[in-house]
Amino acid sequence: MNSVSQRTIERLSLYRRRLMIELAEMDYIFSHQLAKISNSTAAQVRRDLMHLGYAGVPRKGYKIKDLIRCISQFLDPAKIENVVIVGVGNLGKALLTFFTGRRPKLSLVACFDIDENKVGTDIAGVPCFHLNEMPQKIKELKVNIGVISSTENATKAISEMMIAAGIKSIINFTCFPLNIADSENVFLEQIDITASFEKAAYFTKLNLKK
Amino acid sequence: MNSVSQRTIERLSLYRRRLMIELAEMDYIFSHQLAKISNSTAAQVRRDLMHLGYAGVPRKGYKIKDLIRCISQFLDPAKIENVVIVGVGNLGKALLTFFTGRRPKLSLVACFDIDENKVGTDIAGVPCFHLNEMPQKIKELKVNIGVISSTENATKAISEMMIAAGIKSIINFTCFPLNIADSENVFLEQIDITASFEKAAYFTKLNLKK
DNA sequence: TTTTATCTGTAAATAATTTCACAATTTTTT
DNA sequence: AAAAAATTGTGAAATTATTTACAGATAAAA
Repeated sequence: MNSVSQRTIERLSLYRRRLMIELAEMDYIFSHQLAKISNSTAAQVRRDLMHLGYAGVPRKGYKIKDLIRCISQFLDPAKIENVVIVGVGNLGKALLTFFTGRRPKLSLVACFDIDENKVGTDIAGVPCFHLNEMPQKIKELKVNIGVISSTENATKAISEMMIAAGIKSIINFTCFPLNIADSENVFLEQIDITASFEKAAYFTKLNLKK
Repeated sequence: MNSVSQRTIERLSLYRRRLMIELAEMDYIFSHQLAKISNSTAAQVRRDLMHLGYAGVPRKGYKIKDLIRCISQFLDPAKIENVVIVGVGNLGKALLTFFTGRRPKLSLVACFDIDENKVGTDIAGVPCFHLNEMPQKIKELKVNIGVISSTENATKAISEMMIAAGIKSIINFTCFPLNIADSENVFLEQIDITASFEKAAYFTKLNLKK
């Protein structure tokens, strides 16, 4: 099976969320309608949906309920994936709060920090442990996905701990750019907030020139 | 002058940060070294740097100090850009804390919320006003860049307020996908955390199959 | 029923991005 | 000085992503 591009996966994730909203309004949706509410084009939507093996009906569109089910089957893990998050400052708390209960197949099971005031408490309903306990917890709870929302200078060490403990995916919210060898076979998602701000500044400059 | 792609801008932002770290260690850097620490390739680095009109020296590389200056001149606004942020929950606070003083040419001058307990206080040193005051403040402080870190259902209304008030760039951290007409000429950066998580879940599934 | 209108799925074309490959250049070595 | 070694800048090729275009399918209208 050919792998599907990251872009397509991102769009499928977005389509599903838009479809869940539209479901309240109607039963069927056309590719051009889905495109409109997803900042995309009809052709792009149809191309993306091709990967699902779910066929729409000409002149009628896609049955929203079935399409959601199909995207879910394609995207979601078969069993619930446990997720941990390291660094419970404001950003970590935001992610904990935001994410809890949002995706049924992703379960935030533990968070870690080195602040003794946080260790031992529940944060947004998730138990907080000392960073030292992370490797053990990752193995114990069979965690495949780790989120880093620590300070920048701790990022590298945390990622190494995670990989050594057997993590399969890392989502890094710090601006420290991780560099993971391909041989490790770990999926890495960098969310580079600094770059986003600097990009906005650059294109603002460009826009103002016009 | 041909416009430079968003990807290139993101990488230039990253190069600059890596270079600032390397500056402490050495004076010159080769394209393959910069590539290594930026998750890129030597050819890609050289292509990106072409846009700057700054030439490296064969067998010696790029003078880090000059390269940083060049990237800055290219990326940064000529004058300080004022930035505002709407929604001061955990995420908003994280952004305020994270960003304050980090980029000298970007200044977070105000934040907005509807929570009366926050309005009137300073958060991470930034004054918080009621959302109602946003349009006036944007005009008054000549703000071009707006950040949305509100709840999802408020996103659309906030973006419309921002655009009406004359904002040129919006960075949207909520998972509500904004749709801005091209004619508005507003740069939009969506940071879709849900998609990032779902992508990680998908590629984890893929990795485990292998 | 038959016709008409319009939407899907996908092959082909186009556009964007990345990588390759190498002449030109500069430093280092002899 | 001359030769050798290594790196840059960039045209060309390769790859990846998006858009176009249209045959085939289906629902709605006549």
